[in-house]
Amino acid sequence: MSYLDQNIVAATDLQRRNAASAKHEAAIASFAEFGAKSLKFAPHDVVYYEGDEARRLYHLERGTVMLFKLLPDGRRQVVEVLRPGDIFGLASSEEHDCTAETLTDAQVQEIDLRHVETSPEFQRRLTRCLTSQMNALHDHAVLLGRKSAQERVASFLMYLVPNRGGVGCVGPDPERTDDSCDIKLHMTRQEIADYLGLTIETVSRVVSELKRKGVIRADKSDQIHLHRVCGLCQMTGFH
Amino acid sequence: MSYLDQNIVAATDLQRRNAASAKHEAAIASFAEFGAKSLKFAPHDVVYYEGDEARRLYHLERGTVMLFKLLPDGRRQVVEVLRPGDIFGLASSEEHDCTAETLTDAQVQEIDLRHVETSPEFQRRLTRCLTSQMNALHDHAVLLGRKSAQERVASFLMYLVPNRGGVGCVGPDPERTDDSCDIKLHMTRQEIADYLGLTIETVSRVVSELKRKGVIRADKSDQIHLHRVCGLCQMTGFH
DNA sequence: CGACCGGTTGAACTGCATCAAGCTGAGTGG
DNA sequence: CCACTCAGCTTGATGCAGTTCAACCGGTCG
Repeated sequence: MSYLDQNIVAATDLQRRNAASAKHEAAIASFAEFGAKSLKFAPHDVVYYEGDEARRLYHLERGTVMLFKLLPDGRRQVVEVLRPGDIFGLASSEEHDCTAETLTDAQVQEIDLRHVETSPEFQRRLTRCLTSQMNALHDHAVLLGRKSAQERVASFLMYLVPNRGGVGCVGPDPERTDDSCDIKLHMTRQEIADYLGLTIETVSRVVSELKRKGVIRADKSDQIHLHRVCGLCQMTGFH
Repeated sequence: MSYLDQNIVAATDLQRRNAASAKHEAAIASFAEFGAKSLKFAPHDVVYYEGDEARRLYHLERGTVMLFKLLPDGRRQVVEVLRPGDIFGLASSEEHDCTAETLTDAQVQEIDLRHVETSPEFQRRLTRCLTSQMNALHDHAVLLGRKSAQERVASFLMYLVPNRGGVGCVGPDPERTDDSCDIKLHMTRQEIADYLGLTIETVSRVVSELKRKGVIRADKSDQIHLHRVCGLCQMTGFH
């Protein structure tokens, strides 16, 4: 069965499923003040499916989660890649508009929607979180709408470098003599392609091209060494 | 001076300017409880520029506003098209991440950021508003990342039909015998192109193609009659 | 050992961008 | 009232970045 065929099955199957609920474990702190319950997920577990009833909020404590949407013919777009601290699962209708799937082992707190209504402190945290997610979505719209394949891949890699990338990139840390960095992708080529609005082959070709140019070295296919972060940053389209 | 050249000037000029503040007028109700001040704008006025200090929130009462970002070489991406009821101007850093420009005459309420911190009622409205904007951004990411030019234009036109388009499109109103509709774009071909991640020529060609197929009729270039809304909806990629 | 999955690479194709020319209609001025 | 202009739009011809199709490679697992 081809990749697209698999997604078609997934797309038509969305309505019927109802995820999460299964894999919880002991409760931990952080949003405990809101009666949050902590769940653990393995890589590629689904937290909820697009179309599931939206009853709870989720706070990502550890690991990485992606949100994606499917078109009925199987085309997929990963719309967000979330990191620890992000909140997800808030829906404007009764249903989730995306599927949420883990990329790595992940720990997620489940928060009762009631707190959205009642706790001003929680509201403030939520607003801050939503705002920064909106900013990320704006940047991503620029990437998807206006950047070349090479710029997309470069931007994606920079996104994984702590405190770098983006418009306001400060340049290399003056404290350090070299400007190299090791990053772990935690995503397959397919997931990267679906995030960047490209095909798997194009992602692969651009990565190979970057290796050939000596900008990066790929130790394992999801473990990449950036020789000069600033050099890569120059390729994002932001400079 | 070419279009891109103009944008380059705009892009490099962003930091220096500081918009809004000039064109206010009498205060009106709606968010008046939060001490909001009502401003009036003409088409293509700028409410704030990307990089301006983010001090206030804005509530769109009447008209249409777009948010866009520029790359330093002049490429532009319109990231959101806002409608009455939407709130904009909330920033996760000290600066606005987009430029906000009116498409039509518009009336905008300026709200003090203090209310974000203090009023739970305001917080609730804000959360609801941000959530639905996030959903729109998710849909737009799918459009930009995965849809063909024709699907983009069809989706865009459907977006302008009240209560239609999107995944959960209910189909034609059973009360009505015909399924036609008149819409006004309020955007130039350039703005549409920058919103859909296409070029002006491609937008023009797709619109002409839709005319040739008899799906639409363009009375004036920004005034379009949809013969069968459902037929157009079939071309969005959602069905 | 073979099957399989994720990734890479090559060759050919194509949808959209680019470049260039012409059209249309609103505004301006003689 | 018509000629001129200019901005926004359309249309055609050509080019190319990225997709598609297909073969192959290397690691892992039963």
